[in-house]
Amino acid sequence: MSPTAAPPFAEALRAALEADVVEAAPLLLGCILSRGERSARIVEVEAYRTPDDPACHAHRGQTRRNATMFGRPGLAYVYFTYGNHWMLNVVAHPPGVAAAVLVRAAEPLTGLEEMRSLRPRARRDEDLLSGPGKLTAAFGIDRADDGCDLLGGRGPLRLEPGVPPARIVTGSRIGVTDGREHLWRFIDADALPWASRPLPR
DNA sequence: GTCCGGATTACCT
DNA sequence: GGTAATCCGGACT
Repeated sequence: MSPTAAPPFAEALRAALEADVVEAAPLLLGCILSRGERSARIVEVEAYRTPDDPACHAHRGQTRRNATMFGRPGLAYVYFTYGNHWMLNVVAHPPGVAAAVLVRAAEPLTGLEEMRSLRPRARRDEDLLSGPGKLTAAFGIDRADDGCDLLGGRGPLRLEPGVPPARIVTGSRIGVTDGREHLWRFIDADALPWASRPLPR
């Protein structure tokens, strides 16, 4: 085995992301997001893509804000919204074609003290990562992380293999008006306490 | 240059 | 369950 060979997990996930964001999004459930001592198991994601999805940021073409979404599968697309919040996405589809998976919620595994210090308003551990803006706050994710490779095994922010869910619930994406007919929200059905909302609607 | 609304959160009733 | 906070990106006058 070559010492420079990429781990099978990363290669397989990157290939799945490149092939189809809707098929790949549920594969992110159960994966571990890690940064230093902090780690968490992803329990909720949403898929966005061009050209047939009006809810996708890149639906009207490339801009400076969404440029990372046109990059290589496995990159982090991080954007700012609502005046306060950063959102973490995993880029999908081949370079030049925009698609991404929004990471909406996770179950904290390690480094909870650091997460709590960055989320002082969270009263319970279930409040630490149960929303896309909460998750980025607890991991200290911001503009500086936009464009980093989550599957390269080199950067501080990484996606690693975990325990896949036994059951998955799908539903309409949260906060989306155009494109709500797409059931592209995916949740680990056995991890609902850690999700951004108790039940899909 | 100005205006509108947002892939949200947290607090209030 | 309803809504204020907060400010940037994209569209348009």
